This record gives sequence, C-alpha cells and structure tokens, in this order.
Amino acid sequence: VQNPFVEKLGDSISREDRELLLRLTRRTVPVEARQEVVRDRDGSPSLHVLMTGMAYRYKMMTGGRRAITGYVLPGDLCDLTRALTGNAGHCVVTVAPSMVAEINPSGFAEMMARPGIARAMLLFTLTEKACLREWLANMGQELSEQRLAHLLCELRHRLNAAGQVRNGEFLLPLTQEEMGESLGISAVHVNRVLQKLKGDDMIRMRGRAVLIPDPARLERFAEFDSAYLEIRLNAVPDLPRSDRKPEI
Amino acid sequence: VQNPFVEKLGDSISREDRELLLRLTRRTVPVEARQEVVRDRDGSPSLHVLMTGMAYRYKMMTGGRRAITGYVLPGDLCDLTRALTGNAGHCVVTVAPSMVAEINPSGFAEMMARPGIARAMLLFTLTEKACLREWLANMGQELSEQRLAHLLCELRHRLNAAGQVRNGEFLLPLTQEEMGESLGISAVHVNRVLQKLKGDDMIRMRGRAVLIPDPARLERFAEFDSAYLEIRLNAVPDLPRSDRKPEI
DNA sequence: CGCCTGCTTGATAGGATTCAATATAAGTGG
DNA sequence: CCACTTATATTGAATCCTATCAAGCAGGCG
Repeated sequence: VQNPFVEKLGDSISREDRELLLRLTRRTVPVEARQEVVRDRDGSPSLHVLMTGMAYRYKMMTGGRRAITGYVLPGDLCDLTRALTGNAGHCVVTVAPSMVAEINPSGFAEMMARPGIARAMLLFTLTEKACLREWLANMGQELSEQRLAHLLCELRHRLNAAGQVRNGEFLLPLTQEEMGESLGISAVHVNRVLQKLKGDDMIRMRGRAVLIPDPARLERFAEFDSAYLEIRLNAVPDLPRSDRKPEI
Repeated sequence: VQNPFVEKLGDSISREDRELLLRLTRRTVPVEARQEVVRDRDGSPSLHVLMTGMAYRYKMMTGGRRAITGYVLPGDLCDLTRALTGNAGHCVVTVAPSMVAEINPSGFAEMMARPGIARAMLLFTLTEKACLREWLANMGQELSEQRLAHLLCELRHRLNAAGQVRNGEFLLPLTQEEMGESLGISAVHVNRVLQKLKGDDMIRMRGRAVLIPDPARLERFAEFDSAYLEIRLNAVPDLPRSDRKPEI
C-alpha cells in the first residue's frame, strides 16, 4: 500500500484531484507511539493524515478520566474539524509508531477549493459520524461483553480494509485500560470480559495479536452490521440527477 | 423566526446562495407528533429540513430496544447522509407537531453544486459530529444524574439559540422512556434521577415545561461546556489563506 | 365511564466499580 | 546481561449503581 489516503478515494475523484492529493501527502513525518498528533487547542494548523500506524481520538473529562471516541487508521484524517474551524474538540494520540502527512493551510485551501475533493471530505465525515452513532447506540444499549466484541469487529473490519489482517489475525496495540476508555468500562472489567470471550473461543490472543477464528460468529454475537462502514464513495451518484421523478 | 434553516447560516453565505435556499425551503409540509420523517431504508429521496417543532434520530436495536442518538431542532437537517449516500443509518421521528421542508433531489443537486452551500453543509455535519462525540463521552464516563443534566443543558442551549426559551423555561415534549433511550438508562431510573434533580432545585417541571433556575449551576454540575455547539460558520476563514507561515 | 399511556414507588437482583494485592511483562540503567 | 523500576495484566472481595419486576396512580380520550 503506497498511499492509503488517496487509495481510499478509489476512482471517485478525478485524475487531477488525485495528483494533487498525492503531491500534498507525499512528505510524511514519523511519529512515535503514544505521541500526540493533535492537541485540542494548540498545535500546528496543518491537516494531518495518518499514513501508517494507528491512533485514537480522545476527550479529557473532569477528574482526569479519558473517553476514547474513535480510532484513526491508515488513510484517515486526524483533524479535519480543526483545520476547518480552528478547534478540534478532542486530541489524537498514536498507539503505534506511525507516519503522518501534514498538509499545511495553503495546501488544505487548495484541496478544499476542488469540489470533488470537498465532497470526498464530506463523505469521510459522514462515515465517521456513522461510526459515532454506532458506538453511541452500542454504549447505551448493550452489555459490556457485546460492546467489546463490537469494538473488535469494527477494528477487524477496518484493519482488514486497510490490508492489516493476515490469516484472520491482526495487531491491536491497545492496553486494556484504553479498551475500557473506549467502551466506558473499567480496565479490570475489560480483563474479565476478555477472558470470557476467550473462554467461548470468540477470540484468541497472543500478546498484542488478536485472532478471530469465526468472524461471522463474533459479529452475530456483537450484533455487528458492517453497513455503517460501507459508506463507499462510489456509492455516491455524480450528483443526484433530475431524471428522478420529483415529488410534490 | 421566518426560516430557521437559512437564518442559522447567518452571513456566511452569499446572497445568491441564501436566495436559493430560501426558495428551496419555501414550501413546507406539516407533520404530526410521533410521525416518522425519515425511515432507515425506504421513504422519499428528498432532503428534509425541520422548520418548526422537534424530532429525534433513533436506531433500532435487536430486541426492540431503541437508541436515540440526537435531537433535531428547527433549522436542522434530517437526512443529509441519506440524501448523499442513499442510506441514513437511522430513523427520524417527530415529538411535536412540526413543519418540514422537502428539497427534492434536483433541488438538492442544485444546492450542493454551490461551493458555499456545500461548505455550510459540511460544517453542519461537523457540528453534529461534535454533538455525537460529546454524547458518547458522556455516556461512557458520567453517572446518570450528570448525563440527564447534560442532556437538559444541551437542549436548553440549542432551544435557546432557536428562540424557544422564554424566561428560562422551555417545552420538552419527551416521555421519560425517550429520555432513557437517549441516555442508555431505564425509564424508571430516569424518573428517580429527575426527582433528585428537582429535589436539588437544579430543575423545575410543570407538565412538559422545564425551568432551569440557574443554568450555570446545572452546567457546572453536568460538566457541560457549550463550546461543542458553537461551531459557528462565521468562525470559518474564507478559506485558510496562504499568508500564514507555512511550516516544514 | 373505562381504557390506555405515562408517571411513580418499592423490592430484588445483577452487572460493573472500586479497592487491594499479586503476577507478569516491559523497559532502564548500571 | 542482570538487577531494578515501572507499566500492564490478573484475581478476589465488597460496594454501588442501575435494571428488572411488580403494582399503584394519574391524566387524557373515545
């Protein structure tokens, strides 16, 4: 995988748009694990794109607790909101050594001036919104066992799309504390739930490697439906055409 | 308030864009309370904008439970995702008699072809995303008392922006069941928490009218910071200009 | 008036937290 | 390379928040 960001867009953008994005994301900088890529208020005004590695978004709560609200995988934008509005509303930190492309403000302006790219960015945002909705629904209605299973399903699915799953196995460099912060449960409880899932052979773990013997079974258990991740760009009509019958 | 949708955009869009949106949302249809405005899969391909009334987004979970993931207030879009991708991922239902503007596909195409409007839609989406992130963080980390308080703070704040708060009092036509579905707690528990908040004089209720004697106090208690709702369009630079110093 | 929906209250049960202690893994520096 | 230090993982016990079940109450509506 050369440029996961541009590749994600597939052929939904024009050749010129693709070239521009390739150019803007050519230069990447390495970021070590557990390093802040985006800080809530300060930090660089650039737009950051994760090219390799892994990160998550989190929000500080009073009392020093953290809430993890989503994961950033190769090809994902880190801080579109901050680039557009000047305020991210959350931080992004790596969990693994990563490569990040920085698009400076003028480059960002250049890309957003292209309608095709702007629309693609909107769709990225919609996907993330769908993710958040899914997490929220899960958090509110499901038991912790299913929630953890759901998280694993989502990560497996997305990592798979990023080509990071080999033989049904993928690396998950998260601590149990962090899993807990993602699900709203304590690290102690994560540990117990994890053991239960292992006991039922829903998952197997070797260090930081996770193996899911029967993804379909885990997804059934987690009530996971990947539809919310499939907001594919090519599912978008060029622009809704007026040949559809207009209604009253 | 004539057209809450267009008014929300303020002077961040051009006069022509404003005229177009006014024209597209001129004709509205009444929708009774507890009526579906958006169904997950089927339904009209139009984009719906709530002009008056109130609605919420929900997702059906297995077992017949519902998860409410957000509220739609006057001026808000109901189904931008569905208009763009063909799939909403959730339903929208009114809680009060409402007026809804329907923008048919060709009208939607027309508006999205204007860069200024497209950018405004992106910002709407970002605001909603910020909301979801806030809910998610709250759901995961806070106790039900604070969560309920937080929900009330958000609704007060947004209803206030929509001019629906008079003397610190506003109408909240929600059942306790629905509040529970918004917070991931049972209706029975909502009732008890509500009583506790009343007991501390955090809120007062007369039927469906909610009065918050001291908003600042409730917000402190709920750890509510309205910043996430303030993604004002005018906070956006015309487009990031290149007169900022580019960094390495 | 009777019915239905929503609200209220009590009692019980269970999931998850916290506290605490130990084990294990992972670094670090000598 | 090993001893030391720290972070992470694991296990147990007590506590607490919240769900569930059940029953009674209130108000609106045909």
